[in-house]
Amino acid sequence: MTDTQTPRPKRQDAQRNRETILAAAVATFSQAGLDASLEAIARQAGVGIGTLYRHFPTRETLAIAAYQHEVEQLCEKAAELQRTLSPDQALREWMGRFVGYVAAKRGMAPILRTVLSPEDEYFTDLRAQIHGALDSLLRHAIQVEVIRPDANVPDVMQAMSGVWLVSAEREWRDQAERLLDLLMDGLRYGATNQTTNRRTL
Amino acid sequence: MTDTQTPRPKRQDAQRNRETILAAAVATFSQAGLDASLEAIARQAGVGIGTLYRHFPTRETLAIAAYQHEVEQLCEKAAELQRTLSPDQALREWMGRFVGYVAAKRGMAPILRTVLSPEDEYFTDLRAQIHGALDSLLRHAIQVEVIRPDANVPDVMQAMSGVWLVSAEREWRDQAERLLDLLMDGLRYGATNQTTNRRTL
DNA sequence: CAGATTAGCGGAGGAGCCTCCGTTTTACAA
DNA sequence: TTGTAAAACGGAGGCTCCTCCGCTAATCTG
Repeated sequence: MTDTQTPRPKRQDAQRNRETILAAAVATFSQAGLDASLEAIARQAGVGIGTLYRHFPTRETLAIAAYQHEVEQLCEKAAELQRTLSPDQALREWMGRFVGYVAAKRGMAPILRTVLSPEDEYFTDLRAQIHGALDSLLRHAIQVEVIRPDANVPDVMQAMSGVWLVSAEREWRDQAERLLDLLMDGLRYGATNQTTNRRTL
Repeated sequence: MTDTQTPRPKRQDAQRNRETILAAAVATFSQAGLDASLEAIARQAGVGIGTLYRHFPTRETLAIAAYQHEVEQLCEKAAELQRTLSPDQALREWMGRFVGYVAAKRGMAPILRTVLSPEDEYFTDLRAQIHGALDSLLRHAIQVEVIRPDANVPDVMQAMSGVWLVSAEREWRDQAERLLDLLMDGLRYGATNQTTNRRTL
């Protein structure tokens, strides 16, 4: 029971291929965006398209595998922000960074949408990680009563995905910031200690 | 200058084809969802795929043409709600209906996303119509000071599209309602007359 | 080391998207 | 009516997605 180790180590060629594909994916995605042709990636990796699909059954799995590290870093950032900022500032700042990150990767929005959908069994771990980061931020802010006590992770997450939809447009930055502020105010509404850092109004 | 009439009436076969395609589209979309195969629609209409694309250059144009009437009705509903409800209730109710409508049409969300994007020249009219409806609702609510004075159409529209993203999921209704309430509270935040009809909290 | 057992490979193939362009049809004029 | 230019047609073709399955070769067993 203790060994999560021996469910047969993968065959070496498989392991090798997986890494070749991943490398090709990172290269291609960063150059052509996340909607690049998967066949092109397979070609560049020198494997058949079937092989690519066996390793990464959907575009999302491949994209996330390519960027997993960065998303993890984003989650870790939450803890750091909590140490250095007030609870509501930390929350606002983290959301801003998350949205900014998604915006920076052209095509990331729909992929993250799939990843975050609770329907999909495949991404449970990653989802839990993101969930954890946001949960911690929300709890702190609720504890000091700067946001409403019924704020919850799924709703805020969903609201955030609404925000990064906008990031496809030119001139998105301002609107995205306004929307995040609007969201923050929605979260603050009814809280005991109403502190605001809104720019508008 | 007065005659908007004579920029050459379309050829009859073209007119006929347009209508045949539209009928096939309504039938197919309502049965298979808005992501149905366009080639299937062309086939069902008995025209070549080229003909379909000439009449409706994108999936969005076809889908909107098929549902234009219903969207217009939705916009007209805004005026009616304004007569029968208080300004904030009217706003909230209209948003709820809009989201509900989008949710009812599987696949409508991404299409409306394109339609509402200011980038696209094609849908200027329809966009103006929706914009007008929402604008009226917001103005009234601002006037009686139940929502913040800096609330604006593009932001609220964008926030709404965030909400109807959720409608793809099962059990979306509750979350959608919560998100709309959250949005309403964000809009109320800082308003002079704070009236709430939140269910939670 | 030979033989058997699979995990893994890879590409053919069906389906859809969209464009391009040679052919057909229509409307209008002579 | 007949001729003709322009409008409209339609499908072939290039591309991508994704699945399926016969083949290959890595690993295991005796």
